[in-house]
Amino acid sequence: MTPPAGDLGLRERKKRARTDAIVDAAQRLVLERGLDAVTVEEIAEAAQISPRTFFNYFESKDDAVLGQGSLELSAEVREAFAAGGPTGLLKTDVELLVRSTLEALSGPGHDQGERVLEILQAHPGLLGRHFAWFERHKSQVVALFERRHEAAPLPADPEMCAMVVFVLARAAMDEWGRGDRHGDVGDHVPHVAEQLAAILTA
Amino acid sequence: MTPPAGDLGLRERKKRARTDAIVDAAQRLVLERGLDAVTVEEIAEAAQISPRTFFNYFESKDDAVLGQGSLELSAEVREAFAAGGPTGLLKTDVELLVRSTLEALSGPGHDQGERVLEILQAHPGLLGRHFAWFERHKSQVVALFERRHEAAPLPADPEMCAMVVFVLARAAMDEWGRGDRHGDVGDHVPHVAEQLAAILTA
DNA sequence: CAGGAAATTGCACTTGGTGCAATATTGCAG
DNA sequence: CTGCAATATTGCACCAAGTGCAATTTCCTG
Repeated sequence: MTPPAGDLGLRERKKRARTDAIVDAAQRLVLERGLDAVTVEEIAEAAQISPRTFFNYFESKDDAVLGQGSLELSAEVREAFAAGGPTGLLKTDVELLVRSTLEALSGPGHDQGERVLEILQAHPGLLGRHFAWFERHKSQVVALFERRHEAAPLPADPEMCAMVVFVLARAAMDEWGRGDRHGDVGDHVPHVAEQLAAILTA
Repeated sequence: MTPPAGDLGLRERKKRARTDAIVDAAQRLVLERGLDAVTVEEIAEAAQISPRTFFNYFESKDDAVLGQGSLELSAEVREAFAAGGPTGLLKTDVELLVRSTLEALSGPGHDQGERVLEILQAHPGLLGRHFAWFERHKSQVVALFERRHEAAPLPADPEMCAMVVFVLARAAMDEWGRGDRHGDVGDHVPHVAEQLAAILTA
């Protein structure tokens, strides 16, 4: 009945390959020529599919460029956080959650998450879509905080907490982008968290 | 040379009237039928202009619906803030700045800023544009903080500060929307500021 | 009122995106 | 291996957003 969990059918494998091909083509072309100078038709051609099929995989050109499939935080990360962990200190745990989010955002298996950051830097307009993506996945993060609330009461609304996660992610990206862009984006999280706190308590 | 500052020429008055008419028509229609069921053509017709002229006033349909012309903080507010005021306490001053932003966002003279909130509630997708709008005006807010930094050193990056302004505005809107929607949106600012601080210092 | 600046408009065109029906591909049972 | 059902791809027609350009109209000013 259920196919051997380890090895997916040909169908599924092709689907993933295509998705990857689309994202890869989209990002490559946009980095080369700029967002507006690339059409869906060209991306589709580069990914060896018809333009119509492109829209079977992504809702919009922007989504493809950002490689925004879904927010896939690993089960471990989610469970640990919901249970009140990993450290038990809200601030610290939130920072860790943000790091995980940033990694997930860079793409599941891809190692070139930096491309997304680079594109975002060059096309601030895409941030709109990026926010929309967040909006779409906000409920997941909110749910996470709601569950954690059972384990250990939160000092703020779950919605607010989710927003903080997002803001820290965005701020870390910004700072990484403003700086020399060396190292991991996630390493900026503690610093931006400090800064935000400083403003609100000054 | 410069026309009498008090009374603007017919040209300017018409311009404003048209802008208002467009926003009004756009919001009214969208509230009635939903965002996707309203075309620019219809908005233009309702506002008594040609579709082409519509795009002389707004860059996009979404902008018109949100009434997003420009962020017009009054000169007094800006100057006071840049000079290190009005209270001298960063946290308090930021909260006041957020209130002003929320008012500006609701439209200069219009009293129906609530319509925007209502529309945002019904069409979360528009939040993307809303963020884009913020992105466009971020530099203004950043500049404000940079100037203030001269008067009194800030505990954080100007970019980060600007982000806080935006986040607080958004959070206040959210909370207002989640609640009974009575009273002024700005009244929620202190509370959300508290919550954010609580999360980051827990 | 004449003439120039600025705004409005029509028109043609590109692109993003969707619905639908035909076709091809894959999975699977016998 | 074969045929059948499920699923995916594609072509095609179509709508709506948005832009560039040139013609025309409206406003302002001397």
